Amino acid sequence: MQRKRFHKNRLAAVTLQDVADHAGVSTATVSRYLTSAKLVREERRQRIQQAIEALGYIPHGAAQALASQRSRTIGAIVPTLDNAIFATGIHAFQQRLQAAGYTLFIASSDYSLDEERTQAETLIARGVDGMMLIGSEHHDRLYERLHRTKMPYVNTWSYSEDARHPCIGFDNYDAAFRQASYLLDIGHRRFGIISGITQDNDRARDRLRGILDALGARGIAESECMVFESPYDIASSRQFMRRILAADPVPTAVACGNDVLAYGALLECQSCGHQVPDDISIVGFDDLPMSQHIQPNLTTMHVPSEEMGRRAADFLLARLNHEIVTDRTKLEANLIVRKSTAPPPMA
Amino acid sequence: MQRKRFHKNRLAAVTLQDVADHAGVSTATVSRYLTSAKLVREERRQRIQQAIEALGYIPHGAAQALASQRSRTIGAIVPTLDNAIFATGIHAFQQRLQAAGYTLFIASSDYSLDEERTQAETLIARGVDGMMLIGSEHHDRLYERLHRTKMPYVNTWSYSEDARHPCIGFDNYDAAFRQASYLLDIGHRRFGIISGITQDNDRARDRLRGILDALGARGIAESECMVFESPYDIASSRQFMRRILAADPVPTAVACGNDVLAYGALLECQSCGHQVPDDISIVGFDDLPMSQHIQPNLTTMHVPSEEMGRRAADFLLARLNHEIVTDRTKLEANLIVRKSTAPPPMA
DNA sequence: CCTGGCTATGCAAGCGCTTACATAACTAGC
DNA sequence: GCTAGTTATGTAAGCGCTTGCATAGCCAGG
Repeated sequence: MQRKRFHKNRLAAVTLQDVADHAGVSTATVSRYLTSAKLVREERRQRIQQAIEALGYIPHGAAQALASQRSRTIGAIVPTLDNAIFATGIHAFQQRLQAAGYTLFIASSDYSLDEERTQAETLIARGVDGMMLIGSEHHDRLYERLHRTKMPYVNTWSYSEDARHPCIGFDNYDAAFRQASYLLDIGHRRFGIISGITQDNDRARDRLRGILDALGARGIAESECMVFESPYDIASSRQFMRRILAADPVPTAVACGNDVLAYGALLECQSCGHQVPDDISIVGFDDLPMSQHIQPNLTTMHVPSEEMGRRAADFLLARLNHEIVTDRTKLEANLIVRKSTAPPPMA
Repeated sequence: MQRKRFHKNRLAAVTLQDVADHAGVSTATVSRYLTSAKLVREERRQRIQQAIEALGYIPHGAAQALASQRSRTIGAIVPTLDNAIFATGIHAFQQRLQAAGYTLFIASSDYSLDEERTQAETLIARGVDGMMLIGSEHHDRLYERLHRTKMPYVNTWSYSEDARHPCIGFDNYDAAFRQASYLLDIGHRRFGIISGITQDNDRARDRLRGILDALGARGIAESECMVFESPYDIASSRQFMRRILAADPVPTAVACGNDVLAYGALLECQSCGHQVPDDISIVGFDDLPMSQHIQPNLTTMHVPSEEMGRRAADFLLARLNHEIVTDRTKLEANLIVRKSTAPPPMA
């Protein structure tokens, strides 16, 4: 006796069973055809392929995931989507995953570790097979869960010798140290710093620390500098730049935590009539596409975002295939000297 | 007799059964607690909640999706992630969905309708409950599949009176018409146009058409204008601007298909020594955050991207709740006159 | 104290797949 | 032509949930 239909209002989606019936084989054979066609005899492959096309069959991902215990899905959590910073890296990451038959889930954390953890749990609930994170500072309970569930994951955009977690990135501290050293090398002694907000953001923190240590190493104390932490938008950055320009004496160089902050600094200078780089030098960090075009072209640290994305994908894919991979990959950030920096004006 | 474990290497994930055992109730009760707590008696709610926390239970999304026939997941396909254009809209879209307990899947199509269709099938396979698309031109088979599966979907970033599909957006043709009309109004007669690539892109096509029709309406033929289709990046745009500047006579105004193209035009003028807006006026489209800061501030069409994202989410959520909603929502794009436009120089 | 009408639970089927195991269909080898 | 060894298929259990239905628990009214 037929049981009453459990789901009353189901959509009449095409199922494996339909394909199997249409092709006159069992569901097992169709399933095998789908996962590794070589297991099925040639003559049947064609019948199955025809049935799939005739019916417009699309596999039911949830059912596959449930039965096979993997979803062929990867999650990535970035601090923000509102900004080009991570777009390049994520794009490369996605391209690579897609080529390997994986789909990417993107979530954003708004630069909050709590939010990041919440998003991560959502991704885990959605059954991702692996996870990419930005930076190395994450909620303890997130790390704990990642380990408990044995989920492959990788931190990007940061690197350190003694990292206790898989990472693919560059040393933010070191890069920022070099960024500031360059300004010192060309003669600057009075500095303004527009850092990103360091709360919940190890990259911003490392960069700020790197700059301050570089200055300290040349005898310039933190107390001598004007240091601001600014949200990553032009309007905020301009506001802080205005305060830097109001100082007496005005700093001759401003190091910024990223390019967006540098754009703000640059534009504020221009609208206040300060010449860059004649009166004041500005250096950014990230090397966004705009930086080589903005007037004057921005001197900045180039960050290998594309390579980070690509390698992060390779890393996770290798882990998922149980291949052995190095846990830490160090990439380089390079200073690109353009037109926004020059020796300080003669006093 | 115990059957041999089917999945040999399963992770010891915490299941509903574990929670139920721990709390001394049935899985049905825990499930009900999770979906609508009010169905469960107070005293048990606490025991269940405690069990969930003690065990660190995270629901298995695939299993939920399979059993309930909905995934609480929405898909969005944007042309690109490499660009800030859609970031704002998507961000608003996501915020709204998240508040309603939905997760967003983002895919990108690289401005290709074929790729968009492929991505869409992936999203459908992943079991999304609804879908947001950009523009109104999509692969026939995509539309067909959307209808066949009765999937709620909405087109954004475009609107027309006679649209045959749900849409929330503005009229690109009309907006571009106004964009060009403004230039005409302030006296321009010689135009350059840097459009986006119109292939597979109805927005770009509508905008170009709008500009040309506005000019045509005032007696300026397409053949009198320099029209280029450029990829959406600064370097490409600069290249075309260089050709426009090499013309004789040089156009006095350049209308761009989006702000990135306008930035390229602007920067190329600057590096070639043409004054904007004194020698040449430039107008953009989109009103990216940068536009109000770049020097000179860019005159552009403001696009209600945030509102589109928000409303698209509301629309889909309403559809998923079987509420009645209007299929077409028209929003306005407004011209923001800033400093990159002025009457043409006296000849 | 019993009945009727709630509401709160439990039971167990089934969502659409994958895959271990059994079985059938072919080879070769002698 | 028969058996051993492949290889190709079928069978059916089970992945972790949700939910229709049956049942138990509870309260008010008589």
